[in-house]
Amino acid sequence: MKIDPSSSANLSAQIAKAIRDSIISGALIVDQRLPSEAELADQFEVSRPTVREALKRLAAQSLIRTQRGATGGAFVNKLSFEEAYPQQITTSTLLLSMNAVSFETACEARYALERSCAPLSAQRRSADHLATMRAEIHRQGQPGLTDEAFCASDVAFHRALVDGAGNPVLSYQLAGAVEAMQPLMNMITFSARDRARIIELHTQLADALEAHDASGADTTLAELEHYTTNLARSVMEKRQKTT
Amino acid sequence: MKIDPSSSANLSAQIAKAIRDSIISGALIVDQRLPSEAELADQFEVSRPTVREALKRLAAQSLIRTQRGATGGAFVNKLSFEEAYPQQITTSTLLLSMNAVSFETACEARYALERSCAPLSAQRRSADHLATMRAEIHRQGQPGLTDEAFCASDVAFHRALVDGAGNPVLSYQLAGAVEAMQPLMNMITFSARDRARIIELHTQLADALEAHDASGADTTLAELEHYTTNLARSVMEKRQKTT
DNA sequence: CAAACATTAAATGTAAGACATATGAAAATT
DNA sequence: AATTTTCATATGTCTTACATTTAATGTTTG
Repeated sequence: MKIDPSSSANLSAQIAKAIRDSIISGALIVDQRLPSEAELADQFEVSRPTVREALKRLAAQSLIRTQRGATGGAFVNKLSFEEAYPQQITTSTLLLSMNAVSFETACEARYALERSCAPLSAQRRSADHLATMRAEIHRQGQPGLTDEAFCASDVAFHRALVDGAGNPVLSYQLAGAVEAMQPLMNMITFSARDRARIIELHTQLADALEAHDASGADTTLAELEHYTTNLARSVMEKRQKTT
Repeated sequence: MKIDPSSSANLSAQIAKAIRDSIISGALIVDQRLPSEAELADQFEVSRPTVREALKRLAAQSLIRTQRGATGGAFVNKLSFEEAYPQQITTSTLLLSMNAVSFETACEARYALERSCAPLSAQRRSADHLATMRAEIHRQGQPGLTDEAFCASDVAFHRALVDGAGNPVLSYQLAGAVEAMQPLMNMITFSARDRARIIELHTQLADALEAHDASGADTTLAELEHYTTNLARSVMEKRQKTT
């Protein structure tokens, strides 16, 4: 069924790949139980620890789940959007921090993607999404809010906007782009005037979505992008002067 | 440094999480060597196989790489966009196939995202990107091309469009959306007339990008989405009739 | 007879020790 | 001085063993 070319090295990686390919190709279907570790060890002619290492690799990608006990074993996991979010966010975050992606580049990507959701969100947003956005706007206006909390609320606001499009695939893709920006955003200090302006734009955005006004939402998002980029630039410049 | 609450179970998952968090927080930086497996086993007070399972989990996410030999060990890996692509594509593909995402939903997401790249691509596309697109258009016109090869060329064409935006973050996000569509697209049979129309739109798209015409590219993409969706719908209906 | 309890078997989770193998660095040889 | 050999150290793998979880089975008891 799934053979293993007796090539060079890294048996556990090879075994993991063989099983992963079987899942992707559909040979192994959701909730199907894999053979026990001992059986897999026999099948691939390796030891049980090696099989276990392979299974852990797959578990790390949420491709399988394991259960202990009599009827336990490894089962093909139904990969849900909820499960995939954290991985997507972790990967995106590390990609940005490890590759020295500039704030401009990340910001441009984020707003480009978000603007692609705006027309759909203007059309389909539910009252729930609007309520979440209004609630976050309200929170952003609270006095004594830390910069980090302000950023977190900003993320929640924008995720509600994206979710309003009612397309899980879009929400999944956007989660990475929006959340991965947070560490970069956290480097910014938001003055009271900055916050007021951002809240103003957020309100404008929520109003546009409430009125099913796609082009208004798009325009506001463009302004928001412009404002955020300039804000980051001025913060960077100021920081460079002091050092 | 990285402690392990002596809670319930799944030691290897806990250890993996501890190390992963250290990488995300920046306590472990790129190319830094982790302690040897034996040292980690001492540190966490577990056995070496357990440590190894944890390391394999991290290796599966490309967070570390291992080297054998005297100066070997586990090193924090610099996660590159190139490395992240395949994982992103695998996850996106499985998400679509396991969650019964409709063709319409996937298609809508894909084109929404792609349209967000169009203005940037119209502005920045290099001669190289244009050449790739023209080459793929030419391939799509070859007689005797299988449906699968046509789809593969379609993917290559659209990836060139996306890459033309010159934003690696966008390219990364889009790779998942575009490539994950391929299994769905492969279910479609493209008649000669369909192909001709698609090639026509592709040409129009390349022309618009060459002329730095953002709105023209956007309009064409909208038409392409419309055409693809309708095509899929009619294929599905025809298939339902015969059964 | 039925419900509560104890037993058992099968599976994963963990541990310990051993050997194989790769690889760079130091030591020995030419 | 250049080359070869040796060696220490690390991961890769195997073997065996025991712990733990869990459901099914068997047993006892009201």
